[in-house]
Amino acid sequence: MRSTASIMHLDLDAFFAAVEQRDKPSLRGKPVCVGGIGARGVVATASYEARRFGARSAMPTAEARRRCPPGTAFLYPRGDAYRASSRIVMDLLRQVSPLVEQVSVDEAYVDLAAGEGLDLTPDGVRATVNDLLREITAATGGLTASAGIGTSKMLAKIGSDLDKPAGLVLVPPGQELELLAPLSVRVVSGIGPATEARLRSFGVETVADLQRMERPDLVSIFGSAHGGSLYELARARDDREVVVEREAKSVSAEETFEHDVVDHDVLDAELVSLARRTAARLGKSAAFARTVTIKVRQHDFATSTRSETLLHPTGDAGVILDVARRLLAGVDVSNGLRLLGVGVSGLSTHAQEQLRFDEDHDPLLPIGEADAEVPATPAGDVRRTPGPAAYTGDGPPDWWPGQDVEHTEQGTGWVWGSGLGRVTVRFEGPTTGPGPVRTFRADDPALRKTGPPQW
DNA sequence: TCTGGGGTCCTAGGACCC
DNA sequence: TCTGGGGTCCTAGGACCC
Repeated sequence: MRSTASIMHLDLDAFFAAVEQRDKPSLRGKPVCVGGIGARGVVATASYEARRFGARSAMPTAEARRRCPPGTAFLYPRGDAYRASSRIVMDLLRQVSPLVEQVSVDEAYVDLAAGEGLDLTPDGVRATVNDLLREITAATGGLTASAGIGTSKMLAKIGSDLDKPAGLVLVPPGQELELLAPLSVRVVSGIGPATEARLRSFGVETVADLQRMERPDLVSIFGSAHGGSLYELARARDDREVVVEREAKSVSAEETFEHDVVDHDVLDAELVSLARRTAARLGKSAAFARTVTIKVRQHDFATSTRSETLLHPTGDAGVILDVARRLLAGVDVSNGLRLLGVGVSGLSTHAQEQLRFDEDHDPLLPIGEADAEVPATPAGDVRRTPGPAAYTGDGPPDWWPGQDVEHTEQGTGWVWGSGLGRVTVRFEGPTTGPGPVRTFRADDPALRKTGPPQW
């Protein structure tokens, strides 16, 4: 904790849904849920209008559909569009201070004390951040962000949540405990549902209650790391620094099936795809991994992992696949799997390239094994990625709700829905008014996918 | 038609080594 | 020949975060 309120936390408001409403004028002011749209999907972001009906992040989409009125848009995420806006925002943050820690696509901490020539008095900081919020809105075509400023990450984060959307809360030095005391323990970083329930069984519900717990008691209940940090954070003692970049520790890919899968061939095909995706992302960061982990979730949601550590790091999809197959062979899949995942950890960077070279020429390995080719995905099944394809079920499955498209005569628009060999498109963009709706055959050659629109 | 996907950190037990 | 203790690695699981 520092003596000036110089750590900012910035959070884009209902980010995914806000981008959709920006790019799809007919959705402005309407309930919108973005996330998985299949039977087993969950909501990633609900617009404020959808929240009024009770839709929330992490809620099963089926539940959100029950709660929201007819006409609510349920859209599959457009990652590229979100990343493009995110990049603009993060660049603006870096113009304020070089010390920017991006937590996720829509969230970051900024150490304002590292900014060039910033006035760090409360009034000065407020003015700086107000300007920043306005710039973000202007540069992103209307997205809003909320900011919290405080003497630590925790206080900044709590502040950014107090006046959403488009809010700015500065917690002045010295007022931290007063602010924290009446709040639910859930505001403390590291307290989730399990810890909250555990604390409640001790009669602890607010931060003030938590402050009355002795450190040794917290440590004996929650372990030394967690217990100790609860004790400190309850007292607003938080010395976590803003760090620009952390090295990735693991990479993984997983897939929840629309229906539980028993068929070994289908599971194997999925394993191939997951191993490839994992290896591809590993390669992108020029990294190699020693430990391969598979994750399985049974029909009853029981989840387990199996892992194996190799002698040498690998970046080879074939090697990862071999290990994953071995691990899966030791798992009972007879009742059907709901989810399958492949991950790698124990990462080393390109500095270790020599090791990989050695591994590829390990004389103890049978010839060809180290260079095993990834077999081609069996034909037939498996076009489960990305998810929504399986959702529509019939016809060419390539159209998913929210997707950007272009029609040779009608211009650009987005997919409202599809099925029964048809696709319904609304022709509008960020700079148009609400546009007309047209329905086409799903295989209409005049219709094609495009990238996110510019605004 | 309950419960995504991508991560991080911590704990605990057993193996193994000194 | 009843019996230590520390350190590290590996595996598995759990809580938490966005």
